[in-house]
Amino acid sequence: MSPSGANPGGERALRLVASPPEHRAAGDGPSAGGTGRELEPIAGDAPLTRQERKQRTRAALLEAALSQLESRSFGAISLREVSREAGITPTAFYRHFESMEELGLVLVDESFTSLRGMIRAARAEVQAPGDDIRASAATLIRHVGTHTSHYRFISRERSGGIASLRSAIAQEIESFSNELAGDLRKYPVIGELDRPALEMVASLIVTVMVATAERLLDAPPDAEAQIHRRTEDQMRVIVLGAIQWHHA
Amino acid sequence: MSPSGANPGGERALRLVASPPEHRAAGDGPSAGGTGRELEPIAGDAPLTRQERKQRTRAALLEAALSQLESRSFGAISLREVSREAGITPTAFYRHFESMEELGLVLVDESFTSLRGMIRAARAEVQAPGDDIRASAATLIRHVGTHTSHYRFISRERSGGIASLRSAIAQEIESFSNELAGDLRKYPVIGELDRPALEMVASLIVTVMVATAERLLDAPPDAEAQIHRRTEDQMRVIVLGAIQWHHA
DNA sequence: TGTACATCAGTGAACGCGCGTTCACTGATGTAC
DNA sequence: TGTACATCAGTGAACGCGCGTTCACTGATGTAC
Repeated sequence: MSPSGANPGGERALRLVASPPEHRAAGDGPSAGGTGRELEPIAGDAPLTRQERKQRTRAALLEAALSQLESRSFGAISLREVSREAGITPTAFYRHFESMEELGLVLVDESFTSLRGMIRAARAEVQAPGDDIRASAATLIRHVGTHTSHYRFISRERSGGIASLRSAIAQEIESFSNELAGDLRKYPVIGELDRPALEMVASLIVTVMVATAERLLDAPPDAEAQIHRRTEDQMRVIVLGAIQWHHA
Repeated sequence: MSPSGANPGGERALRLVASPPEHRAAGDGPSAGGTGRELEPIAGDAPLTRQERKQRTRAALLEAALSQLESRSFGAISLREVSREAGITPTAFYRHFESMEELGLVLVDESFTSLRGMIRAARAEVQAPGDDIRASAATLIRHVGTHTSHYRFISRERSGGIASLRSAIAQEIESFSNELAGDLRKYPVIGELDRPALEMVASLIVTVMVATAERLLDAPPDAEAQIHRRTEDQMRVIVLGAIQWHHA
């Protein structure tokens, strides 16, 4: 950091300038095609600012991590491989995140921000009173389809090996469940349940939603319709049960 | 393998016989206390046969893997560390398993054999008609308490990074769910549902059981009573809903 | 608009480490006679 | 019961590899004047 500091290896550092660097071994440096991210402007646009470039690299790192989560858990992916896929050297990773764990926490945040957007969409899709279950199930299933890698990440790390991710995810899910409990207030019979009962029912619905998302991630595409139907039916069973619960 | 084969390093192999081997660096070799497994007879018993010793080492490897799964996912634990904790060299690992993956599949099998034992116990605990839900919840929660590491393993790898484990677990859970669908036949109103409906309800119950087990694994001990209560309530909601479903 | 300086995203070499796997081996246990 | 040989669980050295992290650096972008 200090320019006046000792430099014991300074001359040596220049020796191998021409040797092929590790992260370009397969010709996949930035803007070289292959699996690397494309960081250049798309069609002769104005040159990007430093800030914009940095943001793109950061996004490429997050995307690279998600793509590696297709086949491994977060605890098994490496900083070097993520950097390589994003098209930077491992050293540059630290310009964006302090550690892989910090990157993971950003992914949790991104995922749930997107999920909250989905909830708003679900509310908008309700076309008539009583249409809520149909609309919720359809929206959830569509959202998993369009945000597969985020859902895979959450599914993997919800019970995964990294405590900080696990607890961040658990907290997000719980707050989602509590919101849902509040929403249930608006419904005719169920809305009259006391708060603990509402929370119990909300957590049951969320459990089904999580299970549905996880099922979709591993299922072949032609199983989607069956999963969709079953999810709707299970939600209806819960609602019927909750109504009886109130009468009990 | 062939005794007549070349032996280019044969003399060298004896050179360092007295140097401290890696896996005993902290004095934790077999029968040296510490975190190593105890492989010796407990109180001057008859000497063990070769087969018995081998079985003990194998069990120590499985137990070591489970213990490492407390803090990481299966994809992140290493053959060397498991061997070290079991008190053998990494080389000897291969006398017991072809790979870590094979060891993982044995753990899946072990876990579900134990789970099937639990189901039998649950049936035995039903003390009166209508007591089923209470008995099931109590048995499940007790079993998670006494087989924590197996449940943690299943919870982690159910959505984890290793495809073969994931699909082995999914298969076991599905067959459990199908059995439960059959069992539901015996119940008064619900038993009259058609097979697809029974499967839908069974899968909902299993989803709640899985969620309960996973909740127990991460929760502080004083949250157990609350989880227990909620699990019972959620199962009752499902049963009430399923009865209404039949009437619809 | 031009120039001098500051900033900072990304580089490339180097390090020590733990990994999975191979190999030839040892020596206690087991077996055949 | 004693002896010679076979079996095989476990050993220890060695290998090449990818890892996370450090360091001094480069050179394009940004800013002050």
